[in-house]
Amino acid sequence: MSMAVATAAARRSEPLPDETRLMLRAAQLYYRLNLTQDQVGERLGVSRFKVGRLLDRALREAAVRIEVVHPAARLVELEDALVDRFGLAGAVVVDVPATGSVADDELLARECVAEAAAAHLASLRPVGAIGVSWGRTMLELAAHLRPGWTAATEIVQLNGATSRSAYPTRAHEIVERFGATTGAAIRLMAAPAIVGSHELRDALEADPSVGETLAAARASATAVFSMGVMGPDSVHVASGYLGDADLAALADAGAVGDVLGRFLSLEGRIALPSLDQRTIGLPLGELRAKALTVGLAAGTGRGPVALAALRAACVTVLVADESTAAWVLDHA
Amino acid sequence: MSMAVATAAARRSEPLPDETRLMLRAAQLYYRLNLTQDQVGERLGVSRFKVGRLLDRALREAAVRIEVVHPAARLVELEDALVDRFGLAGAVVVDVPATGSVADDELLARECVAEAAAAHLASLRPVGAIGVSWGRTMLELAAHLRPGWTAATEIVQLNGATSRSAYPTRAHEIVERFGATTGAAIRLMAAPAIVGSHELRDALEADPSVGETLAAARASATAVFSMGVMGPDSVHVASGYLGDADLAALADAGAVGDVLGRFLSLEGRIALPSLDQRTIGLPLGELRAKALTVGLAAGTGRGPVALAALRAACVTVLVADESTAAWVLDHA
DNA sequence: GACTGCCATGCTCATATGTGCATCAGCCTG
DNA sequence: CAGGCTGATGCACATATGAGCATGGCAGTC
Repeated sequence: MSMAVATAAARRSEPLPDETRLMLRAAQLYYRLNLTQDQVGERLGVSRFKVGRLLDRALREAAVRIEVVHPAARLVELEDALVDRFGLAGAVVVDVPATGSVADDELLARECVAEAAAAHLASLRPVGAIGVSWGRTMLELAAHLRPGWTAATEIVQLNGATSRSAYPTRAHEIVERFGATTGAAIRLMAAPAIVGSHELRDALEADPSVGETLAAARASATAVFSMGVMGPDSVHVASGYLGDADLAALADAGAVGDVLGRFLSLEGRIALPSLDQRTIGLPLGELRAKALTVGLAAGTGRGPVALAALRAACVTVLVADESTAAWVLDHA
Repeated sequence: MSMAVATAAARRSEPLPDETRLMLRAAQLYYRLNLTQDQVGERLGVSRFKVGRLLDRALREAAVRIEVVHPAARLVELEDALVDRFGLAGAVVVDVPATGSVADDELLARECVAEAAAAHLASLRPVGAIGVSWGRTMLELAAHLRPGWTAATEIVQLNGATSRSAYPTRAHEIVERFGATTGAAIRLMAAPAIVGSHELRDALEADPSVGETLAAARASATAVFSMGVMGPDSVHVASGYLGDADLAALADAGAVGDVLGRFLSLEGRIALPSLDQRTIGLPLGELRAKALTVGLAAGTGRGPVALAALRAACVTVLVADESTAAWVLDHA
C-alpha cells in the first residue's frame, strides 16, 4: 500500500488546479462514457472546441493513455539468450510489428520498447534514488510511467542536457514525470551535455549547481538510460552539442553510439577520450558500479551501441526491440 | 520473468490468427502512429471500412485500452479506516468524478473500480487457482486485466450462471479472459445460479459436471467477486433467476444484496436460508475460509451489501468507490 | 444444381472532429 | 494611456469517422 501513500502524498502537496480537474472530467466523459465532444462540452459548460483542446492536452500530458495490448509482445527466447550470453539480471525483447515505412518503424519501436520498459521497471520496483538520462526514448518511457509505479525518494538527472539549439532536450520533462509518478523529489543537472574544453567541464562539475546533482547521481543505486546512435540524426547533433568536426573524429575513432553522452567503440571502450573529458555527467565507470542499470535500445541501427554497452558491462537489464536483440546476438 | 514465460507459453499453444494480427497492426498504425483509417487501410491493403471494423473489434476485445490516469484516484484515508475497522488485509478506494447523470455515474464507478481492482490484483500477484464470480463489474474487471498480470494455474468459476433469459451473464467471457491473461486453464460452472428446489440444487452439485468445478472452487486459495444489489436492476433479476415472489421474500427477510448469489442481511447473515439452499456455487462459509478474497463494490446503493459482506467476514480486500466506502464507515 | 440464410464487404450519407484564422481580453512597456 | 504582445476563445470549413443498408460470395440443405 506504500504506492498509494506515495501518490497521495505527492498529490496533497499540490491540490491540482481547476483546469486540470476539468481536463480529467472531460477525459472521463469522452473516453470512458464515449460521449461526443459536444455533449461533454454541454455537461461541463464549455464549448466543444475547448473540450477538444482539453482532450488534446490530456493526451499530450499522458493523462489519457491509449495502449495497444500486443499478446505476442515478448520474445522469450531472445531474452534468455541475452541473459545467458552477457550475464544480465534480465532482458526484455519486444516484437515490433512492421509498418511499411522506415521512419514509422523507428517511432513504433521507440513506443513499444518504452512501454515494455515502463512495465518492466514497475515490476522491478526500484526504490531509493533513481538516476535517469534523457532523449526521445526516455521521453516516451516517461510518458508511459503510471502514477505510483514505484516509490522512489529521489529522481536524479544523470547527465547534462541544456540545449544550445532550438531543438529542446526536454530533460526536465522526463525527470519531472519520473518524479510526479513516484512521489520523489527531483534533481536536475543544469549544464550542457558536452562543452568545449576539459577545463570548463571540470569547473562546471566542481560548481555546486552541477556538482551536487552529480554526487546524487553517483549515490543512486539505480540508473535508467537509453542508447543513442551516432550520426546526423543523433540527439546530440540535433541539440547542437556535436559539430561536424566532432562527428568526424568520432567516426575515425570507431564510435558506434553513446550511453549518457559517452561515446563507445564496438568493443565497449570510450571511443574518444578527449571528447569524454568534455562530457558532463556520470562517467561510465560509475555507471558500471550500480546495482541496477536499465538500458533501452530501440530502433534500427541500435544494434552496435547495444552491443558496445553490453561489452562495457554498464547494463544489467536490457530492453530492446527484436531486430536490435537479434543483431547483438549475431555479432557477439 | 515468470510473467513473460506464461504469456509466451500461452501464445505458443495457439499462434494467433491472421485476422488478429491484422487487427493489431491496424491498431498500432492508427493509435500509436496516428494515421487516419484511410492511410492504415492503404498500408495494410484493405478498405477503410474494414480498418474501422478492425479497430472496433480491437476496442471491444480490449486489445486496445484507453485509460484515464487520474492522479487523485485513491483515497488513502478511507482505505486505512476500512482496514482498521474491519481488520482487512487491504482496501482500495477510488475517487469517481461526478458526471452529472445518475446512470453515467454508475457506469463510471464500475469502470474506475474495475480498473483499480485490476491494478491491485496485479500487485498482489495471486498464484495457483483463482476463483471468480460474474456480473457487470466482473466483466469490466476482466476487460482491464493485462496479459501476464499474474501466473495462475487455474481459473475457476465460483457460482452458477447459465442464463435463462435473453440477458446473458457472460460468465464464460469473464473466466476466459482471466484464463487468457494468466495462461491458466479454466473451469466453468455449467449450471444456473439459482434453481427451483433444494433437491435439484443438491443433485446438480453432486453431478460431476458441476461437482468437479465446485471442488476446484473450494480448493482455490484466492477468490475475486463483486457485490450485487437487490432490486429490479439486479443481475439476478435481469438474468431470470429471481422472480417477484423471491424478491418480495428477500425484501421481507431484510436482504440487502448478494455475494456469489448468496443474499445477505445488513448484519452479514444469510437472509433467506430457503433461497440459499437453492443457490448453486461456493457457499459463504467456504469463501470465508480462503486466504485471499477480493470483493468489489461499485456504484450507488452498494454500501449496504458491502457492509454486509464485511460483517460476514468474507472479504479480505475491499475495492470500492468513495461513496460506498463512506457509507460503510458511516454505518458500521 | 437451385435455394437460402449468413456473413463479410463496401457504399452513401449524417455526424464528429481537427485546423487555420480572426477576435478579444489581459498585461507588460514605453 | 496608447501600443503591442501573448495566450485563450470561438468560428468556418475541410476532413475523418460511424451507422445503416445493399451487395455478393459462400456453405449448407433439399
